[in-house]
Amino acid sequence: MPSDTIRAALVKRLRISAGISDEDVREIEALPIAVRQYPAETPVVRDGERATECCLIVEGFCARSKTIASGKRQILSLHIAGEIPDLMSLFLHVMDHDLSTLTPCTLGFINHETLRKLHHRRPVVAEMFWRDTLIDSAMFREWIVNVGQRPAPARLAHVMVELRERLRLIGRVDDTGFDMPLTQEQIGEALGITAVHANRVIRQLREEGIVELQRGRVTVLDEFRFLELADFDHRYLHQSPTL
Amino acid sequence: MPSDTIRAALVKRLRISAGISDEDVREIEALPIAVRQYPAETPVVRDGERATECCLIVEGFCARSKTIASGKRQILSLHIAGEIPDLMSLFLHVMDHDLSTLTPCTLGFINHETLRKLHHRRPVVAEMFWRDTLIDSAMFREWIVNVGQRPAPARLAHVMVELRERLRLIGRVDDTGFDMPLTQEQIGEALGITAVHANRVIRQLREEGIVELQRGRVTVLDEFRFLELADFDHRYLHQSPTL
DNA sequence: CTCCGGTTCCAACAAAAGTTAAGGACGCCG
DNA sequence: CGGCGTCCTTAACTTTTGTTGGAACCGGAG
Repeated sequence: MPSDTIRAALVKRLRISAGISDEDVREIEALPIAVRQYPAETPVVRDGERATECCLIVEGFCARSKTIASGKRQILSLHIAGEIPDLMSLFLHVMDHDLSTLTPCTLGFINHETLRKLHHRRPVVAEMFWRDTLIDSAMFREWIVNVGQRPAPARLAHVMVELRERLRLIGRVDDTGFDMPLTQEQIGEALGITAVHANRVIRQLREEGIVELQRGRVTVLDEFRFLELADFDHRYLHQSPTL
Repeated sequence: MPSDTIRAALVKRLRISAGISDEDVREIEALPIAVRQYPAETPVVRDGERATECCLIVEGFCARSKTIASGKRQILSLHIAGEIPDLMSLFLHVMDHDLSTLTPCTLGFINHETLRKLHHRRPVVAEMFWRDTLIDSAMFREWIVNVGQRPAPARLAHVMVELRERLRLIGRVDDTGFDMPLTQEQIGEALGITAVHANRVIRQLREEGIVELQRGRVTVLDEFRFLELADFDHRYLHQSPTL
């Protein structure tokens, strides 16, 4: 796989949301990345492991999650092409959660040492990555609000809108909709509800003519009511370097 | 107020959790900090504001929160002396949440420009602060799990244990207990439940002889069952620089 | 093509949490 | 000292969500 294909979504995203310079792009293009294929539903890094490299999603969907003593699992975030979900492992060496694939994925691995050297060579790039982890953090905050305060239908709508915004940035939304390849079990784990209730909520939104979710694809039926229900304020995604 | 008193808790915390060097400590001691007093229940920085300084808690309790369209509020984290809750505003210029006092507070304000200069002068300090924002992020992840998956009594116990661990680090826990100066309304907002239900849960834990919460002070009655209920794994606090 | 496992879907019932309403404790201030 | 406001406390009732169990659907492997 050619180098620019591997980095395409990453560079596209950084250009928009971090205001990256051409020189910085060249540094990122020069980064050695080891590409590996992963099947669906496979752990990439596990809670408790000591990571020595970061994982760039080239293609596919991943999720971060934690499992509590009772065995219940909470999905913390969804991740798409161009993102580096475990950038935090650079400084928080022991993982405090799992990173796993949802769909078959193409993943690129970048050595920690390589990144650390790049940071010392170009502090501006370090700050850009720092900013990236801060946006990550902002998304966690919104996820807390979603799970803590919104009724289940609004939770689902909110996660859908967030995913759509991020997919749009890398050109993965068309007018028929966008991919959201989660099982109802996983949707439940993301929203903090059971799979049965997730099913109820999905049905309800379909019956009310708001949004349709079928075989991992989302089709919005009534854009206005969809947005209203989601109660979405795009600011927390910080998709502009001046924000 | 003498400079070392202002920075005492910060330095104490960084020494333990970030492995800071004496030279770095001197840099931090040299940082100009503007100290101001705040009454209880007062906003420090508001959602949507553009921050130009960071806030160091010298004394007192603060909380970060977000309010959704329906008017419901979710508390995202609690903060104690020695912490800089809005360090993220250095790179995410527009606030995406509120920071406010819970009790009367002594707060120190450090200019963004000052911090940025320090970062360029001493990249190691920048990395230390980066790590600090990453620990913040790890705490948000655990908060998501708490609100998303645990039953209400376990949620309360978990928040209590987390707070106790952090207070212990700065020497604010004795054998009679520790302070947790939240109203039941605020506890509800932290746990994603109503104040009425928060009251039920507090009573239940008291009646079961697990933990007592009275006038902002926590007394553990049965340490073993308390920890078991909380399902607490201290790893996510990353309180050691090698982790 | 058929079987099989994993989803999706659904209904009935149970448990947890939200809502409303109201009395009581406590501290502050005039 | 008394009144007022905030918080705590509790009960009764409603709504949401969880649990259990089972049927229908779908796609891939043999």
